[in-house]
Amino acid sequence: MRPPTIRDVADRAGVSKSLVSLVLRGSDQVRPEKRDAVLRAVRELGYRPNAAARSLSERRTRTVGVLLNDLRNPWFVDMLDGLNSLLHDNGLHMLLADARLNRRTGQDPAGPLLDLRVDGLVVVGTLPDPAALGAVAERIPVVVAGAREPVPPGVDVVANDDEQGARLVAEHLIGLGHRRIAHIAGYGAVGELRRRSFEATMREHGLADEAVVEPSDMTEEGGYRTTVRLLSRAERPTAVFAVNDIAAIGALSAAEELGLRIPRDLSVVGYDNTSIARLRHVWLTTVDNTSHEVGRRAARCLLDRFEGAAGPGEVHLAPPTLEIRGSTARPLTG
Amino acid sequence: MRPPTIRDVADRAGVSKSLVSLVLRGSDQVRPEKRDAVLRAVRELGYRPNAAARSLSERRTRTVGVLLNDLRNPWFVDMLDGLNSLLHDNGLHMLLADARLNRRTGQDPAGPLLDLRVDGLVVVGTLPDPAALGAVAERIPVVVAGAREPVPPGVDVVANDDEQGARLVAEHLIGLGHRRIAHIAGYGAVGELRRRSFEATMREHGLADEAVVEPSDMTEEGGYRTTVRLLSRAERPTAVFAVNDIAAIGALSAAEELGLRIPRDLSVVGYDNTSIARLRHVWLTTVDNTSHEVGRRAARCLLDRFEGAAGPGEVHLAPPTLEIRGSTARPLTG
DNA sequence: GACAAGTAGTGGACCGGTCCAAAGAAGGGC
DNA sequence: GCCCTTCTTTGGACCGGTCCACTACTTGTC
Repeated sequence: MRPPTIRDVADRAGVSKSLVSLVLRGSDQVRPEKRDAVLRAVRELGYRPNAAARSLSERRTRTVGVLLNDLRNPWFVDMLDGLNSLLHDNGLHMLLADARLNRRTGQDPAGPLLDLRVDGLVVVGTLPDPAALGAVAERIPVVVAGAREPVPPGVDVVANDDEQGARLVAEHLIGLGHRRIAHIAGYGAVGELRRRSFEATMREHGLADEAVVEPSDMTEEGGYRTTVRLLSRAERPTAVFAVNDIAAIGALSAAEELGLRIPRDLSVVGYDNTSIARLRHVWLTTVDNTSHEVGRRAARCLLDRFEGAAGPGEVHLAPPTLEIRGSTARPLTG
Repeated sequence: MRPPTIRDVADRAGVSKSLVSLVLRGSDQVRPEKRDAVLRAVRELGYRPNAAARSLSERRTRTVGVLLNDLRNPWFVDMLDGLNSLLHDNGLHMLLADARLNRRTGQDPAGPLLDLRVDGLVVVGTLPDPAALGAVAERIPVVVAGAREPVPPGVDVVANDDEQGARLVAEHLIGLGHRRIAHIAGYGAVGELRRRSFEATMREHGLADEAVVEPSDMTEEGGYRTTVRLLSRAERPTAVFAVNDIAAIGALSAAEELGLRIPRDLSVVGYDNTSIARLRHVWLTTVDNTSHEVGRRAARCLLDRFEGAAGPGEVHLAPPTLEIRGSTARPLTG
């Protein structure tokens, strides 16, 4: 009662297994009647090729591994969608692995993917061990999506343009008439890029002295606490730009708790355009990091490398867009 | 420059590949010096066993496939965590596939998993084609997690006890003093179970006539519209029990828009205890469906079946708990 | 010292595919 | 009718592991 093999199909169709293989791989060197006999046998037996046997023989798996550092990050899903659409069109499959789930073992989270001999690897978000990644990159194409940290040589990077995103936010708020604008900053390369670009844009508009930057841990709780701190300053800001949506949600609660109305008394902007920002209960102005497009470009990178494209790793930045919703407005004058 | 094989290791260590295989699988029938020689060669070459070759020969993959219908559902992640913890302890791996991502092709979403010859299958949420699932279940153990629809014979079901969850909510609200309680109902088996149990509990407390049930599509927008309808009735309910957190969020916006304060003027309860309900900006009283536990039990089911447990499919229900937060309170008297 | 009972290590069949070299069949030209 | 091409089809080596049957070497026993 084991799954049928290619030999079972061959016997049933009265041909050799080589011919079955030819038919299944779409050769046009097969007489129609034989082809039909094979296809009928396949159907009748419910035959499915064994992927292990195939990849062992072909020495490729037509599969790319995707290493996520935390499935909870909502923007991953759009990214995966973009990634998958392009891969799928090229006959490739995706294999997902969650680094967080496997972390407890202390092993290389990409280990299982490598054992499966994926043809390429997409690392989403913060990378695990950079040294290990460099070793992997010597064997198969590796793309880092959504992180801006330095990567080992030969590794491509695809992300949204954080500097442009932060600039869009600052200019939006300045354009609305805000002058004293606070930034709830984050950590890591992404946090730094957004903060620097925010500061640079404020400076360009002669508002260097009006820019207030407070660090946070990029969580809701952190956004809350930072905002409480910001709003209890003598010169209260009229707008807050949070490093991400989650921290922005914390900012909303803090403002609410202090009796401020959004956006009348305080404008709040997030980053990432997560599904939470889209809730009408939240309706947060935020930066869309075009994660779908990031996914597509990551796939493009891999496909190019499969085609033999050599060269050092490149950094591809997708332009983000500003999603204006209900949490920003002109400041109260006076 | 291809990855080293077991033969490369054997040559380097000066032994046969059979011995390398023995060492790697932890046999104690090997002399220590040979074992060390093999392990050293493995380390020096950076050898990793080829999973395809191994599973082809062993005729098992030590891998279970997980078919998700939408990665965006936040409760999946906790479920996966519970699932993975138990599987991992038993030397099994998880392979994730998103039915929604592969749906465009119109093929069986479990196809790639079957080609990879997973040893077992976990279907999370709404099942795809029940007939196809039945065919799969004849070959490998199949568990449905988080859905309550009827399943083909031989398939196990693990879910939270929706009837008990709805009862907890109704009793909590009744205990607070609410009498006129509305339910934003959902569809499918889960929606029906929750609604029926809500109605039954109301009846048991002599409140059959105070129970108001309105259907919804289980989205935020649906929850919003349904709540607007509910709150514009002559006899306005003092509490709303939504079929899930998302619809509850919609209810919150509707109440807010109509100038009602939560929980002073209206109590709202959700279901699922998603991360959104935990946001302090939302702080929703909700039912925790113990998805981590559901995942663990699903893994337990599979492991038992691997051990050879026969018998028809069983339904395992995990007891949910009520997570009381800030969206429920005693009703205003008078 | 012969024989039994381990212990340690090896060769090779096998898993289920792909693909190449070569065989067989069919058609064309003379 | 024969030889040459071209089109179909086939057997079998191979991918990288596992595992069984078997050999070679110890050790123990009487």
